[in-house]
Amino acid sequence: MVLKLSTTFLRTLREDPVDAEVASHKLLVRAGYIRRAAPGIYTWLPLGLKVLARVEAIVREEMNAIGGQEVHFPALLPRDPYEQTGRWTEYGEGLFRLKDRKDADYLLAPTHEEMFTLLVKDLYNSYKDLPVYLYQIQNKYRDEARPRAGLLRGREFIMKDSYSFNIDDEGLDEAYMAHRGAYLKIFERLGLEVIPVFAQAGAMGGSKSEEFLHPTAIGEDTFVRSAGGYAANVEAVTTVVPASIDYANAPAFEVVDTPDTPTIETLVAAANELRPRESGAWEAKDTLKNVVLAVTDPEGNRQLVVIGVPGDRQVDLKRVEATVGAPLGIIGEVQVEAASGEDLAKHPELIAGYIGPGNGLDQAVLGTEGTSGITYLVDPRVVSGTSWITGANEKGKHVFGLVAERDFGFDGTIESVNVLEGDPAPDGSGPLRTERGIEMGHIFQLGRKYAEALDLRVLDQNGKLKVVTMGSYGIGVTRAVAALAEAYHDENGLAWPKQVAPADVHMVVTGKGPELLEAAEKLASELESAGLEVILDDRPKVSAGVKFSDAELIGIPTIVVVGRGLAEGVVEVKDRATGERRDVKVEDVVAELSA
RNA sequence: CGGGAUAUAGCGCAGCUUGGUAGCGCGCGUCGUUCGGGACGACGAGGUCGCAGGUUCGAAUCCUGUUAUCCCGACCA
Repeated sequence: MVLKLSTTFLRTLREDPVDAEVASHKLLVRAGYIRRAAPGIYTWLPLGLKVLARVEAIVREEMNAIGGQEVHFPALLPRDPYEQTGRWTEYGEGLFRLKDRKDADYLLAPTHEEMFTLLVKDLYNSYKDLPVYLYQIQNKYRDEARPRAGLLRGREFIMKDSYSFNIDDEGLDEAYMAHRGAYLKIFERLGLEVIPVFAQAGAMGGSKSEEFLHPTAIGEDTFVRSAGGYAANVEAVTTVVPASIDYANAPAFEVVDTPDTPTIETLVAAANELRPRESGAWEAKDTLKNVVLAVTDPEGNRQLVVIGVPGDRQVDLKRVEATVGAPLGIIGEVQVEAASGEDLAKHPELIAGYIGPGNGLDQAVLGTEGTSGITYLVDPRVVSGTSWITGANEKGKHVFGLVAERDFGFDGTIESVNVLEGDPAPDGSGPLRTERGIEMGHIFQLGRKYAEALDLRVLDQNGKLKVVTMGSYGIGVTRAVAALAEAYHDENGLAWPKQVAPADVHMVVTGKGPELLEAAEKLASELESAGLEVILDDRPKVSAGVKFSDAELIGIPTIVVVGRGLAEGVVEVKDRATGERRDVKVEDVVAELSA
């Protein structure tokens, strides 16, 4: 059916909505694709639904192609499964919670790991049933602290989420790679550039994880990439460990009076004044900053840890939370915060601004072997033989030329700091630069976290119960629509790539006279017969100028103008994206456009 | 949760300083003219001025409280 604009539920706006900041939001509202219903919650109008359906269709085809089977869960779910995995609590305020008339707790699902796991447990119990890949395209709900940028970060959004169930790790690897391949195909077909970047699995549990980021200046995620092709989320970059340095000829360390130098900045200035270096001025990266943190384990036990990092780096507490468990031998999630004044008061040997590992191996302060007894972890850049300016554990004094291994030891190394522009890529592919991106998809090897929590086990070849291993894989479908609008627009409006456009041809009728409309309707139905979807702007009493600008705002790839040329037997065919226009004989239009 | 701003017709805004019962542009309706780049004229419909209290003869305007929304940050598969 030709979609006639005269009867389509559509109102385009001349002005940008005042609450919209990013182009995709402004244009999708102005062109009549979506309307805001509540903060971060949007209504889809007819044109918007068509785009959404086309995006979903591509996702569906590629998921089916790797053997995915589509199911559909409710968005409204009972509390119990989420209680079993701990996420009822862990999700905190991000979860929409509600009660039924009997006062029982329900939630609007933020993601469906639990339900998929339970569904498989419900129906399957043998290794012979595996592997199985299930997916759905469904609404998710997250009570974001601050929804923003229209469809890009909403509180209700459509996600394709799939889950793989395998009997062993090899199977999980296969499932993961199959999804990875499908995702690359999906984004390629959508016309959305994405970069798979290494990510930290974090709260989702599991091990291997990659995000698919669409690079754009308005992206909320920062990632790094090298010219040689390395790409990673900033939290997941591993530090390149420098080679050890031979310290046989290194000068002995020296304790220097450095009054009023409690910060790295003041210390660097003092160093250049008191002990200028011939090979160039001292910099922040020549100092060793020792940060005292308080780590709380899942049982609530609090302990202090000192992390030594080059002075030009910032310790990232989120990163420490993810990495500090292993060296401390803590299993489970830990909480990390800066040590309080109370914590420090218990350790008078730690003098704020002048903390150091100790002046010489025989005078160790930091470390389980030191006088403080506090675990001392250092950045991987602190390798044997590196020489540092650091605190001398005495107010107003620093020690210069303190050499790792010769003069101080530590209990282990830890990835704890931010990445800086220019850092080397871990795979040797060159210096890293930072970029912004939108997270379009995320794939995880969940492993057995959910299967264990919900007791999903099947019998193996030996008749023994075995915990199933899982992967979870998400694509933000709503977000993909927004990202496409973001990537494909110009100052006049949207300009969809044809595979996701709400139609193939936007036909505009200009001028008066019944023969023009009749000719347009005839041509439109011929195009439809040839398999093209047509929107026909047959609105009476609407000026040509309005129709032209609406056509450009709406952004269908091909615009056909039936007007004054008809007398000579031609219509104008215009490419929305390039602006190129040419006259085509009426009888040739179908052949040209369906080519 | 911290900081900033806003709330008046479907949309975008003015009016508030100095209180006197609401206005502009777009959009919408009718009629006429116009008809290939956001046309013109005439007439018209549409608003408890976010909400609640207070001051006042009288409140969109002043005072108090409250709610909502947007932006920046924190947070975020």
